[in-house]
Amino acid sequence: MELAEGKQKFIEAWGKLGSEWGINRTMAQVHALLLISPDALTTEEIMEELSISRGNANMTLRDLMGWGLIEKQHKPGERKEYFYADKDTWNIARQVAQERKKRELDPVIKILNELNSVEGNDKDPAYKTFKKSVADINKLAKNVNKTLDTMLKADENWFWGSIFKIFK
Amino acid sequence: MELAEGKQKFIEAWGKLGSEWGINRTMAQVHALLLISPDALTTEEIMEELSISRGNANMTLRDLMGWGLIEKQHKPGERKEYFYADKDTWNIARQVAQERKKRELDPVIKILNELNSVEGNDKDPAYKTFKKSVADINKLAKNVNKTLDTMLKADENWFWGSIFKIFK
DNA sequence: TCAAACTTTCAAATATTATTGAAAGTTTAT
DNA sequence: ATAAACTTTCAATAATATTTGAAAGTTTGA
Repeated sequence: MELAEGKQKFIEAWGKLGSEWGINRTMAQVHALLLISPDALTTEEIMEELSISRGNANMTLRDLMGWGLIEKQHKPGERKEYFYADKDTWNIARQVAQERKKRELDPVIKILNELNSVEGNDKDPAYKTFKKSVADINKLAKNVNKTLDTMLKADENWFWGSIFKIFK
Repeated sequence: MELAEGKQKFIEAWGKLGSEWGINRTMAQVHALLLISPDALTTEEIMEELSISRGNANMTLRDLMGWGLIEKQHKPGERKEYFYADKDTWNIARQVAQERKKRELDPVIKILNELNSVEGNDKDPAYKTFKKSVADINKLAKNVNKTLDTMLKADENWFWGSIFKIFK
């Protein structure tokens, strides 16, 4: 396979995966493009390569910076801004995990805790089932939470090494 | 807090979480409703409770069955179909993990493997960066894949027990 | 066989989300 | 101070996803 074709496929695949995970397709594609690019790229180049508008490129790049996945770079003597992606896959995974935890898991855990204050009659099946489901999900959420916290602090080799030691 | 209010909040929260994860909000809400319901419900009751149309309810219930999260139930002497959700949180997590793995991770791993056949000159930085990124992501994807496979087979207590043993 | 009870389908309508592009804003060099 | 180079904003538009509801389909019992 040619490099050009491979790039296309990679950008496409990353974009699709992103959209399945609630991440805007363009954002995932820009990230893919920067991931496989050895040098930092300008907004202009990104617009060109992916055929997207200036506004879209600008917003997307801003979002990606917000996720901590790319950074601005300035070249001496140039006014243009260049963007480059962190190429360390483990960092990327951690960054994404951290953002999603903050935006999604944490709020859910908060609500689940609030739901502990629901009062009712223990003889009432509706109440009992509600309580049980909330408690069970709470437990699962907290386990996930704890595991993510560990992952966020961990070194890649240690993390997978530990996982596979038990999972064989 | 009153049970009715708690139910509302729970359904809302589950719906929001679902939509952040690329799962249709209604689908997550129907699942939430069935999760906290002690008895199986009819399409009619679900439509009523969530104010959704018959068509929507029908499609959503079909999807949820496709994900293995709910099942049809028939009551003797009745023509109506009742639906009930598996209440075991660990099963739910596994079911979701399995479906998403199948639909999303597996295809990506397939493409990443195809991208190994990209040919190029080792002196070319574009080629080198591409190769490296693809290889790194491939490695991560395979680790995740392996961990999910273990989880899919595992018993809940064993799984978390093992995780926390190493993660303290 | 018929009709009531129930379920499924799907084209059209609605709602949501993403994208464009031109205008406004900013920075820098002279 | 000004103009060129560059970035940001955002209302309008386009694309996508979801929902509706009425019609068609199915099953059951008399």
